[in-house]
Amino acid sequence: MAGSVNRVILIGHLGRDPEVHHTQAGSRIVNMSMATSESWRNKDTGERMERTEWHRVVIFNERLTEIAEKYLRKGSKVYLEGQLATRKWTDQQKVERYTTEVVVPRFGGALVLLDRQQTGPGSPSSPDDYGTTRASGAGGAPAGRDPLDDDVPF
Amino acid sequence: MAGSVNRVILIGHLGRDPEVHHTQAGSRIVNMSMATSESWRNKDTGERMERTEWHRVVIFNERLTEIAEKYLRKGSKVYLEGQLATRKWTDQQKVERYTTEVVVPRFGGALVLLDRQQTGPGSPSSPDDYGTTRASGAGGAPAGRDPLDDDVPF
Amino acid sequence: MAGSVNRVILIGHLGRDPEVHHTQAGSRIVNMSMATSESWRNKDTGERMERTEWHRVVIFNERLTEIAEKYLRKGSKVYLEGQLATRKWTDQQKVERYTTEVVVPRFGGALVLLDRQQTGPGSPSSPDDYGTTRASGAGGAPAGRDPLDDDVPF
Amino acid sequence: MAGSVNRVILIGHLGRDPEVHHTQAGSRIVNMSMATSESWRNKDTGERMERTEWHRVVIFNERLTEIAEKYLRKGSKVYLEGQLATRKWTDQQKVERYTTEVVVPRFGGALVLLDRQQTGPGSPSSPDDYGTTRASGAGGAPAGRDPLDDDVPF
DNA sequence: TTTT
DNA sequence: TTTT
Repeated sequence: MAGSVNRVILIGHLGRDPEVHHTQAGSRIVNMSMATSESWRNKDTGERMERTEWHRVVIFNERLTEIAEKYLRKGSKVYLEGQLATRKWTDQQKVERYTTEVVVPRFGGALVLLDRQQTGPGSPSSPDDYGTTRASGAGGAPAGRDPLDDDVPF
Repeated sequence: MAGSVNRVILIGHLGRDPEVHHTQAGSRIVNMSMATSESWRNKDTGERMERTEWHRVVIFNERLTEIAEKYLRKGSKVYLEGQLATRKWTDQQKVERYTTEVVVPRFGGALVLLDRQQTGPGSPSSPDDYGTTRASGAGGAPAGRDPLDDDVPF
Repeated sequence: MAGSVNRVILIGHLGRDPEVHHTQAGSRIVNMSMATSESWRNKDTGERMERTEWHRVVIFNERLTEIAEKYLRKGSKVYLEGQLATRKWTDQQKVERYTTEVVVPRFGGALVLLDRQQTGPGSPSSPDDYGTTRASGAGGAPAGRDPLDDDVPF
Repeated sequence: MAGSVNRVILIGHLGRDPEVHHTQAGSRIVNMSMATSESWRNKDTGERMERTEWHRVVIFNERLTEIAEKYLRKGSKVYLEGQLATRKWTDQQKVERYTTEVVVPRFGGALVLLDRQQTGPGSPSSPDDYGTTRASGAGGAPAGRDPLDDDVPF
């Protein structure tokens, strides 16, 4: 179809550590579970209500998989740009199922860290390395779309 | 959770006429099936590939349900702003299932007609009426967010 | 024109405290200066480059002006949704000038606090008040679009 | 600054043909003037009001400059993703001036044709060529972000 | 004028 | 499963 647009923008927290997988072809794929929630007050009772939405995120963009693996952990707060994709699968009872995911494609999307995540296992081992890598990776403009390694801003 | 954002932006075509439902409380709810697609060329074979994605859309915003009912038909091209919501249901085999939808909430979201849809049943009967209604409804700025009936632009 | 969309999404920091103004009609208007920046590495020299962009923000949305006044300060990190507007003015030399602003309109837009801003003059005086007000205001889903005071999420 | 986002999304019409420029380094740059507008009804008089906003657009993304040059004309309706950038210049009276533009950067942004533009001078000469080129360029998913020449969708 |  |  000509002229389609499919965009998702999320700001939320990771419900658990990102899961890193590797394809046979050698590329890294990251799966994450991300929560957004909205709260409101019940008009009648005045009670505070909250609804949490869980999003399955799959990152194909190589640079962003690297950033996700290095810097994201359970609880991390992130800004994410991706697109909707629903895939079909068959469960153990041979029933067809559908799962909708927010996909960050190989060429596109964005991922921005919105907090200072405490370093943990798998985090950069030295402050210097950490700082440098962050600066050129997650710490700049939205990774994956911007000319971080170029010499012009646009 | 504080500081969440959950946004979806789609431009695509309706796969069928919108379905209009009414709640017991009297509000109108519109369900739509919307397709987006992307195309690319296979590097090796040079073959043109295409992948179509289908989105379940649910509109709660009253003004936008009205516009959808009046002006949208199978094939209509629209711009839509909503949010992701996954709901759980139980199928006839008592198996828990999940369906993800793009929800246009009661207060928020947007819907913009991107084509001049052929008039059909339920459409305005005269060109003049059609033009006027479109102008004050779907044909202006994104309905549902903008002060179409106010006297200031912002 | 039928079918327009005009959206701006920013995540950045305030360069100074928000300025609060009041119209003759009694509504509050907030002006803010917001910085976004992107960084990249010069390919030849390996030098780290950075470009900061300054955005003039004007908030008309009543609830968001209240949140901005109460919780935002110089240095605050925020997510903001608005629209572009360029206004014409005449300087002291009678020369016509144009200024482009990011406007958060009366009915629409969004503002989300992304940090815990240190409380300062004008901030809520007690933790309890602070927490409660935040929870029902800036601390929920994007303020200004969501049914924070309703009893249904959508 | 770490963690910035600067995004603009527009749907509107071109006020005139795109202007194509070439840098000394040989890259193509396209300048466009794009209108969005919103309409509303004056509460008191019932009068229909309309406000048109003009946006200066500058495209650096090579593929998108090519599409803009080939397919866009005065009146074309487009979906555009870019970022805000304000540049300083000095007028003939030596007065410093600022102009804000919507920039589609070299690596990023998107441009989608939303109408079938009448072919004109500079357009593809045959329907076949036109169709094919459109299909692989502007007519697919948002150009500039998607793997149009790859063999996987994500 | 922010921030890292 | 996150967060406030």
